[in-house]
Amino acid sequence: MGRKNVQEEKRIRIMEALNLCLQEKSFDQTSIKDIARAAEVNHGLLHYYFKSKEDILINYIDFVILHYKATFETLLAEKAAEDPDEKHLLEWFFQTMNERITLNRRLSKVFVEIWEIASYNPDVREKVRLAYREWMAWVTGLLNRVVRDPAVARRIGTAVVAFLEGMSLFTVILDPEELALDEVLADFQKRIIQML
Amino acid sequence: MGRKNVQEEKRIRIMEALNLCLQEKSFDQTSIKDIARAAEVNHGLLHYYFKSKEDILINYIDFVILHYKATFETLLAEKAAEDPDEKHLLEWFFQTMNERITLNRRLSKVFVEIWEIASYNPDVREKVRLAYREWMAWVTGLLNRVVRDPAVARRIGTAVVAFLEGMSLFTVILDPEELALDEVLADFQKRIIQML
Amino acid sequence: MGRKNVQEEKRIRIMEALNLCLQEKSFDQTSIKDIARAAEVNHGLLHYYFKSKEDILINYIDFVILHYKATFETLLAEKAAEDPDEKHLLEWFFQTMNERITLNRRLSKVFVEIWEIASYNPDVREKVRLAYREWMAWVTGLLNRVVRDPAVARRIGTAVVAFLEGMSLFTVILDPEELALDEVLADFQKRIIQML
Amino acid sequence: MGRKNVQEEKRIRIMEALNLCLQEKSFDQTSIKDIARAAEVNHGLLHYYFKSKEDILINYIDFVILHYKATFETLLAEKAAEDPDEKHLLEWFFQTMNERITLNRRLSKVFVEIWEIASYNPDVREKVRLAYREWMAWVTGLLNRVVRDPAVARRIGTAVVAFLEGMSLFTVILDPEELALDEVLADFQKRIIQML
DNA sequence: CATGAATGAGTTTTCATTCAT
DNA sequence: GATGAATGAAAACTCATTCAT
Repeated sequence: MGRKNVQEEKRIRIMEALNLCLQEKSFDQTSIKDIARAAEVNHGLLHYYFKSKEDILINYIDFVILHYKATFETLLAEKAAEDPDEKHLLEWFFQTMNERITLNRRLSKVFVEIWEIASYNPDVREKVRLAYREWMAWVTGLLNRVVRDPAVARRIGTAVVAFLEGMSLFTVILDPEELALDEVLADFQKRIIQML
Repeated sequence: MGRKNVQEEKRIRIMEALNLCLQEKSFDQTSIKDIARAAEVNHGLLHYYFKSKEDILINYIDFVILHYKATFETLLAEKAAEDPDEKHLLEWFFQTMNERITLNRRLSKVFVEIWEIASYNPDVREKVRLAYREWMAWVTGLLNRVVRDPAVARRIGTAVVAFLEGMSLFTVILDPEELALDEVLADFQKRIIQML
Repeated sequence: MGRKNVQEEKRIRIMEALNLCLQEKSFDQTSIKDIARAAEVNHGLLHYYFKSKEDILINYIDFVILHYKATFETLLAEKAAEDPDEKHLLEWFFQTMNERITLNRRLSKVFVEIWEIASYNPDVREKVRLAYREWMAWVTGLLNRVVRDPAVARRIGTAVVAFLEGMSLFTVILDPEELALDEVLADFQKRIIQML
Repeated sequence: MGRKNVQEEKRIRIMEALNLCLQEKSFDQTSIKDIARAAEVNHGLLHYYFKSKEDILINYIDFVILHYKATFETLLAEKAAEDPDEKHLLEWFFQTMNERITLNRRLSKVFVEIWEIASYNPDVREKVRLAYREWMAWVTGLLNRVVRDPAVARRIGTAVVAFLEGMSLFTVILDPEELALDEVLADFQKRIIQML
């Protein structure tokens, strides 16, 4: 492996360390030393690989979005190989989202943090915006196969994503057991599919 | 006016100052002096009225939840005076929520911040949990008048609130114009009412 | 009772409050509000009766020295009424010192605090110096009745007071039980009397 | 020299800076910045080497006790090389104590400060307690060579240490010249040795 | 006299960042 | 590329003191 790869590997290790830290504390409350400790790397090095704490954050946002997309695309590719029909694909989509993402507390926690950062930081907001745009475009594309009107598909797609994000939030701050969030998701999925 | 009122008035002024500050920066990035400046009071005074920055936060959370509830209850009382039928009430509910809350960027921004704080702070989380419980109970109650099965009403209620929170998030971090969030809300409202 | 007496009474109450506070914390760590709370008096009033925290301290030092002297003089007057012989008086002196002062942990604690303050504050040091001068003169006077050489009496007097202050310190910071300080005092007393 | 040594050297420099500061002000009135200034290091560094002001204090107490013991042990070792008889050793002990410790105003000032801190701080008190226990055990051991009864030796040992601490106090807060403290010490020494 | 709100200087502490080794 | 000592700005918090009521 070349130099570049060693560098890249260490950068990833730092990103993963931050990911770990964000399970415990907000980004603001996480210090450079916290991240360094989690990455088992000298804290001075973080300034060698990233020019500031802000820079770590920016790279982390990209890292998360990329990781999230990669995960999703991998799952999708596996599914596509089965050449499923529309209805099947939609069902699969919901189920996968629920299990892997919406009900994944660790992931959802990171999203809540990113939302908050995006709400104050224009650069982060722009990145997040693009990710949601892609994400919604994909969902809308899926719905377009079933729904005639593309405007309707777009609206339902947006609504579905909003609903999923809301559920993600609930996974983090409410009691998923008490609310039976899995049932709510399953029920909603059925209704949406019927509705189309 | 007695001393108690002066105290209470000043405490409210501080809460409102924090509210203002949260439009610009996160709570962590907002300093005691920032809040004091916004409230046009001496920073030492904040420690006279509140025992710590954490204490300001805790009181603020209560303040926001209370304010939000009061606003909603006032609107509801006005509506109730008209003695509307079920369908009418539901329509009114959605429309009011959308205009006053979901599409209110200032308010939504505060909510995103509170979600994030709740995701790391157990005390805040508990307060937020109770607020959502009440809120969902109310929506579920409304649906129960139209839906037979109470379990179904609870699930739809939860889903509706999740959807609205997701839309609230989008109001803050996405481009409401581009996404035509008002149309998405209107469409969703129609579909839900039809579905019932 | 006239105005002056009411004022004086309150000043004394404040002095006693400080005395109480010094059982818990050092003077530096005791706030004006702590003293006010202990005196059950509004903290603003402390600045009416005393011009600063420093001023409270200066007055307190006088108060303690005076109180200590008054206590001692009362005890002495009682004893003098019995018209005791020299040996008897010496024995009484030691015993009284031990019981009332040296082994009195509350009092000793205050003395340790005053010593420390005196070691940094010249005004307090001067007051303390005068008190010790008087105190040693009295002990020396007592010894002069038994010892021929006045220089010797002075030296022994100084040594006796030093010893008692050392024992006072031990009462506060060491374990009086473990060290059997009362036995040490009794033994020392016997030896001194024999020596003379 | 390795890093460990640099660290240790700097820690010692900070301890000595505090020692210097305590000649002027009490520990409470000495700020972290005062200590940093005296040590000619950046104030932030004090928090790199010590986790809090309290931690500096705790380490300082150990430092003083250790230093004091080391000084004493060095002197003792030198003396022991001469293989002195009991009487000679006792005389030497008193003289050395007087010159090096009891009449050393700088050292005594620090002791008065430590006594006061110990009187309010249980952790410091425990450290001081142990130091006095060792110290008294050593004096008692010395006396045991001359006195038959070990209980008597213990009592005299305690009394001697109390006396010396009292004299130490006088060195700080009274006028050593006026009181001729050196004479008092010399006289006392003679009498104790005669008494045995 | 009494009250308690208000002020502002000063303190400890944290931490991103730099840089010599 | 590492390391960790050093820096300094900024934060939360405390508190003696003042003063209008």
